[in-house]
Amino acid sequence: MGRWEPDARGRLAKAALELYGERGYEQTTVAEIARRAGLTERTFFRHYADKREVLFGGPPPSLQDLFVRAIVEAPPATTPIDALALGLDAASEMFVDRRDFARKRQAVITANAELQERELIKLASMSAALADALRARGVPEPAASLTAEAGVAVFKVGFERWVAPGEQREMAPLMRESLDALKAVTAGGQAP
Amino acid sequence: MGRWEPDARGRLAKAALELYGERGYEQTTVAEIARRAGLTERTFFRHYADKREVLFGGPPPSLQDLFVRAIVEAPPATTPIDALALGLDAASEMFVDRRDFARKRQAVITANAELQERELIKLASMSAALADALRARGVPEPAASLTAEAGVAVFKVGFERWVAPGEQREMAPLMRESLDALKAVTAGGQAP
DNA sequence: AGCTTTGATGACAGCAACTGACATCAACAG
DNA sequence: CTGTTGATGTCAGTTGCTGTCATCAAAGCT
Repeated sequence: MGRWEPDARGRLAKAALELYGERGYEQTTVAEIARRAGLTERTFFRHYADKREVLFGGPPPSLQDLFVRAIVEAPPATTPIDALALGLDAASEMFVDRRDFARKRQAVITANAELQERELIKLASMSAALADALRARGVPEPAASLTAEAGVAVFKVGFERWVAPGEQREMAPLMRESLDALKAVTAGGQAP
Repeated sequence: MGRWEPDARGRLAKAALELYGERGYEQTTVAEIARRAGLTERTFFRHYADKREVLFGGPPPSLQDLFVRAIVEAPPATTPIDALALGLDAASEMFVDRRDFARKRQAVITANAELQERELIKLASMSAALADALRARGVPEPAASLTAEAGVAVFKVGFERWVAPGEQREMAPLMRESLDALKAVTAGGQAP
């Protein structure tokens, strides 16, 4: 066997999620996480850029990758909003059988403002990537950015409904419903 | 005159904006800001919760207040999407004659990730407030949240266009155009 | 006037997040 | 067998941020 126990990164992530859950994010120091993982504080920062990243740096492929790829690979004739729907389907796939884990993680995140910031950054980055993918399909501005933002909005709302206590339905239909609700609402203006 | 120079808070904000612009956000220490304002570091943190807040804590009424108020006060028969349009108009008013300042501020913010996080939090808070206002109008979920998210998306895109270099048009028409573009895009799906 | 209270600031000590520089030593390549 | 590599340890330092107590002009009270 090696000089050190294997999977230092994974041990750090596990220790962090445990401690954040047990005592809260702010009440947990990086030194404690490292100690529980049998490592030093310095090593923590070699694997994760900061104290929050340990909750967000999962193994690839990322949600963003799946979402973007589905849009890039959509048939050329697909309208932007239908490409978005395909992306939402692809995103939903990666959460199948993960609702329990997602709920625990979300509980930690919603309990702390700093972690919510990190999540917002992730979504903003996703929006930028979606807009890029749409522009690559020939969608002009500002439609590309707006479609991307709308996609993130639908994902956010759909995800919230999916992790809500008691919710039983799968993610994909919830995403579809949310997208339809957005369509209905934006069509609701009085005609000029 | 008093024991101290007046308007400590304003002097700190001025010194911070200058230094962030001159040398960058991360390269500026709170001690330097305080020194330029003729105060101590400890006093900085009595006026602003953290190093970022100095860029975001303007005097009321806030953008969010105006936006929400317009939605709350819209005639009862107004559809959600039209209430949103009224809110965007109200928000646009507070930026009249402020484009130069907004551009400088935005340059500082877009140059630094931490500051962008803070801005995202502001927008998320706005989204929550808009959703509350819409629910108070009787809009059910998930339509309320989706309309609110759409409103923030339109504001983001419209604002970006408004501060873009060379842009001459006022904010209100840009917001209207962006809202119309979102409507067009969400109406673009193939009928089932 | 004399006394008390108040509120903004200073001074100082301390914690924890994060960084840079260098040392260590099993594993591996040759 | 030797030199290199790469993950980790060690240590010192900077900086954002907080708690605590002292200071002292201004404003109010008697």
